[in-house]
Amino acid sequence: MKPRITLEQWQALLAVVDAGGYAQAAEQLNKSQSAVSYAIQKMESLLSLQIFELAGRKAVLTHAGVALYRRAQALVEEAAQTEQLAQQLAKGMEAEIRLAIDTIVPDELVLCALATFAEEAPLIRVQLMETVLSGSEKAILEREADLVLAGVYPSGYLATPLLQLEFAAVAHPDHPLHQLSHALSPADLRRHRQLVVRDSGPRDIDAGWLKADQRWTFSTMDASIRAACQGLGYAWYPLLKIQQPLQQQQLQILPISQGSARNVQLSMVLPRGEFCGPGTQRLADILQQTAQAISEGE
Amino acid sequence: MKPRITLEQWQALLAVVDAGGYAQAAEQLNKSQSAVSYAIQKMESLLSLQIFELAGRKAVLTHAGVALYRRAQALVEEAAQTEQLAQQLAKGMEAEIRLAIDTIVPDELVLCALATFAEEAPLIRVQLMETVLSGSEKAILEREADLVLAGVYPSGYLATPLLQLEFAAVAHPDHPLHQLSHALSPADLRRHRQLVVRDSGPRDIDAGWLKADQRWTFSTMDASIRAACQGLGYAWYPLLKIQQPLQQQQLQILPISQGSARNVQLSMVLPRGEFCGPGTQRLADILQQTAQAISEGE
DNA sequence: CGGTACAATCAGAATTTTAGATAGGAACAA
DNA sequence: TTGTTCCTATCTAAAATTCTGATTGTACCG
Repeated sequence: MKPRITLEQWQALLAVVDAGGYAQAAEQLNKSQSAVSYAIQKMESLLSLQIFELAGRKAVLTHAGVALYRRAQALVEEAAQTEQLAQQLAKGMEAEIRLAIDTIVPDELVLCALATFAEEAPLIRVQLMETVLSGSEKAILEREADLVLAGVYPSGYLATPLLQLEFAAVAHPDHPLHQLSHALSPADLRRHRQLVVRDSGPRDIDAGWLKADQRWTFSTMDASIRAACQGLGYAWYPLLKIQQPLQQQQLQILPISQGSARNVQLSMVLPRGEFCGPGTQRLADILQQTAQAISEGE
Repeated sequence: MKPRITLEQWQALLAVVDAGGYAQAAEQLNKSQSAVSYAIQKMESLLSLQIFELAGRKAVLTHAGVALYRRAQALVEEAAQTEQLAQQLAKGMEAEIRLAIDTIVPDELVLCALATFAEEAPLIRVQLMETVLSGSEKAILEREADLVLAGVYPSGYLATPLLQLEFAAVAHPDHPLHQLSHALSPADLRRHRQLVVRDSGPRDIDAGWLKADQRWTFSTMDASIRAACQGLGYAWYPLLKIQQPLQQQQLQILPISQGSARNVQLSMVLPRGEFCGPGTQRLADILQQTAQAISEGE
């Protein structure tokens, strides 16, 4: 069915109710009183339904009118929002931002930043894709995302440093590696099962770093962490990603001989450089601020 | 902000996209091609935003146009729905149905019936209120509900029998009453704590039936059932309400000497008789059918 | 190079909406 | 009661908008 009632008519309905009468509504709408009267009457005749009735000399909503009023509110609101979106698009704002987030990135950073961004620009869709290692590079090189957060990135791109992510090797407290009394050497590690995250890029790339004899691969870091908590092996994780399991004693940091931590510089890359829209630019700013807040808060 | 784009203009946008061009859209809308062209142009100039661009001799959506198209779909859809609601209201359909449900009524009945009703009339709001004993009567007498499901009701009202609800006295299997080897007399019951549901009507009414020396009262039957499952006392419940605890051995039927079950006729009352709207009438029909299905399914 | 399908544009016509004036009814005060 | 005020309904002419039909200018197709 095609709507035959104009948005202006619905607006008139709202105005009459909110202003408390036809006359006041007319003023609010910068129309004459007869125009408002006409609009309502036309609506009523189109619907063959009485919306207002006269109680004394005031117009009050009928029972049906109340129901329609609520709907009309939502309808006009949505129309306004749509136009607002259009205004933003007209200013060059993007309709959608594609965000590629490497699995090492702490959720806290992304969620806080997106929450802030959503308040400023609720109309811009955000498309998240989780990537791993070379998957992030692919997102940059092939323009699959407008904004990429990752640890490694192809050279030649403008990258903004965000956070210094501390990595640590961890295992369940009952894991055999924790029973050894000395600091662990690479050889110790090699004798146990390592949990790694599968590269989301082309399959034959292996950015794999230590070569453990046994390794299990997971497609997401979260799955891998859950496995580690079950004691299924040891693994390297960014500390920010495993604060909860560490506190709950489900995981414990392994004492590695050459320093128990590795650092990775988490960077933000704008694959199209300065050609990105103002929305992407703004989101990038917010991400940077959020990252700073997080690193200062620790 | 007040919307300045007409619904018709949004519809034009949809039509052009869906039909695949201005000319075809014109046909679909029963307008001339120039009218469609005019509508789109006006919209574009109001928003100072290009929505279509010419690829060869075809009009295709710009990037921004795609985003607006999605919104426009939702918007027009909502407008159509609102008018549909108005149509129903015009036919005398109510905007809202108030339903008073006694706490003895099995959820199954209400939920199934409402599910069916919601499919037919998704635009009618349903307001549920849970009542107890004289609370149900009050809902009828004072027109607080359009439809009442209860076991007892004031005389003089049109009541439709729905279900025969079987009541049984139950207690946790470990309850002392289950340890007695003989059939239970009223005197046996009186020596133990009874769990009852508080009357939701005026406080001084006591439709209380057996007089147990000790009794705990609950404001909802669900709370009472949970208490009984904990072994806090015995109580009378409709069997349909406690099938789950019975199966899980949390409750067990007490062997009462004069028959272990009582029956209550669950009835449906239309407080305003035939003056109710078609929606209420329809819901009543559905409830009746659902009740029949339930009683046959057992 | 026609022929055709499509969108932009224009002028006048048709339709819709508006303002302003007026009338009638209800509230209110004296 | 009466007069006054406030409000909505209705009417007419004017204003604004939207529509049609014809025309033009392109791009595609053979």
